[in-house]
Amino acid sequence: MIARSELKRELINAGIRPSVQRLAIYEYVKSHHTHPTADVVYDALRDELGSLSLTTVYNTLKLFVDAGLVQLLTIDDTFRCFDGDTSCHAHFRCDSCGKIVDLKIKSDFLSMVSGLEGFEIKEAQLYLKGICPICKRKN
Amino acid sequence: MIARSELKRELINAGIRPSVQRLAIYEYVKSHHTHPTADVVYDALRDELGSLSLTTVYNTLKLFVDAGLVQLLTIDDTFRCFDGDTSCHAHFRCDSCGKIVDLKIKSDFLSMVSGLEGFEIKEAQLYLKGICPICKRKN
DNA sequence: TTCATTTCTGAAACCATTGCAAATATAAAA
DNA sequence: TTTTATATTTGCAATGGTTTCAGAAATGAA
Repeated sequence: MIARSELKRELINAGIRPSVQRLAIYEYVKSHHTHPTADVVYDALRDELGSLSLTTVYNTLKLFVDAGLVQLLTIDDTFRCFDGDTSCHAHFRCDSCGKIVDLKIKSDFLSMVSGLEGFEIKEAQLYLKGICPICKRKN
Repeated sequence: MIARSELKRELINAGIRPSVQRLAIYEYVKSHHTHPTADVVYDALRDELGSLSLTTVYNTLKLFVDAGLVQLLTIDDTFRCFDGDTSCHAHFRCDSCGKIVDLKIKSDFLSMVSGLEGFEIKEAQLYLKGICPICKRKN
């Protein structure tokens, strides 16, 4: 759990004015590592904030992604979800239960890719899909 | 270029009846390595086939993906595109020109991921984004 | 041929996401 | 403090790629 004052500072450092809504949304994605969709964040915060618009959630998360504070995941092709953890890691999506899990990955994994000369890499996403251990045991 | 008869056999082996439309769509994605969207395939084949529905293209591509004959790429979160090459390779998307490029990758790159015990991996996608050599030279 | 099954089609529905313009809040200036 | 300008939020409507639907056509089996 990160202190609100620290989160506030991060937003300001990124040039983002820390409004009540923005700070609440930022705190949510930084403290919940559940890869929520915009809709999940909206449902979780609308009571706490009294009033909140789904549009604001979409706009704010996009703002965070553009600023590099949050990752956008497109591992599921039917919706977008967000990850407050911007460190280097892979994602696994279970075909059975839909859960998205973080996986550790060696920081130099790009050495496995050849033909990158002349390319400027800004972002790398490794998506794995299959059956998670829990669902596998059930079958 | 693969012979039609060979493509036909592949469809039958996968349990898919090779209708005129399916064979044409399959031939297109197997011979064009341009990562087309359903719409691009539709535009390319509607003249050749006389009549063709966009719905048929969507249904057919989904059928191929489910059968493992074609890959679905979600590297661009605003649309889906397809890749007839199902061998192990990575994809790069240029932020500037939008082009999607194939990149070679070592077949054992999953060894870079830890904590996979108990997981059954059915699919792996490595997406890289940034600026391609051509766009970089222009700036 | 006849019947059952599969496939194809266009139109309509779906739904996550975005655009818009008004309302509100915040900061700066007077 | 009050005024003014700017930034942010809001609700609703619209967008657009994708999926669904029911009927029509084609295919295969008997």
